[in-house]
Amino acid sequence: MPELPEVETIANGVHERVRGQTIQSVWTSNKPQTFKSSPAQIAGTLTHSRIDRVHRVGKTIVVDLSHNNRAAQFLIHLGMTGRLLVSTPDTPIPPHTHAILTLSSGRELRFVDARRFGRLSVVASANAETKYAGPGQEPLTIPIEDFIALFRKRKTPIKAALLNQSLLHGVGNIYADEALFHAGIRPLRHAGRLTRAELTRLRTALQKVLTEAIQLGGSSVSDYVDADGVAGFFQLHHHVYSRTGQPCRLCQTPIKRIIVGGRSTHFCPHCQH
DNA sequence: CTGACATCCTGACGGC
DNA sequence: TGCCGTCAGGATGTCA
Repeated sequence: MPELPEVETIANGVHERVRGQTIQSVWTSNKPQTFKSSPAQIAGTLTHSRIDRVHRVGKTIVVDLSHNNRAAQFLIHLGMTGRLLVSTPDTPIPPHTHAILTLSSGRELRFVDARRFGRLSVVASANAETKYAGPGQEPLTIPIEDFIALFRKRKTPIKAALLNQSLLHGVGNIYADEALFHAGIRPLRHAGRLTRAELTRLRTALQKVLTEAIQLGGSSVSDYVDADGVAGFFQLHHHVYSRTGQPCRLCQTPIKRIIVGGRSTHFCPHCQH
């Protein structure tokens, strides 16, 4: 399940492989839910455009395009199971392929998404970022005072607040749990009641887990985009996520699992307060 | 406006 | 062994 580090790694890997290439043709599946812009709109915008850059905003992969001095952007949200593959045309097309972009290099950029929570769309304007970035802030660069202000007066559990993309971009279930563990904060604590010291620890912990995950992912980009998806990211040494009942790596207390904001949530009852 | 909750979708997994 | 039910989750929409 791609969160900020995975999306960043994928965007960087795809960038290196497709930058400067021209999209020669576009095929799309006919599954409506996948396409936030119509398939015709996407094909129209992409065909004959040159790929200038692939990067990440929040959990969205942004492909900067240009064609006859006009700029546009192709937006890819991977959802849970979305994958971007750079393949040669003779590579068998995997099940659940929803888009294939034929590139001038002869290779193909394929979007594959079994569970279909992913979304594809195009935007056409220079200041498009405001349209898709949303109000949330980037967790890796947010200043401490802004971070503290985000949670002021919030009655929701801090875990739910971390997952709220209109507050912070890119934090998903895994890194929310891991960051709370490293900050020593229980996921059900009311966001608005956390102290400055706790929020300071939380920001540091969040940046630490995200940065480390990006570094781990960086070594397996090639596996991810060329072959079968998930290799690499799950080598992550989680402390709490998906470790229900297993001993805490610090104190041996069994990790507990509860539901917060409709999401499974893992924490150490001894290390987190 | 804020927060809680259902919804989408299919593969993986556990139980019988 | 094999079938069936349950669960996972990001974003969105609905409702209180």
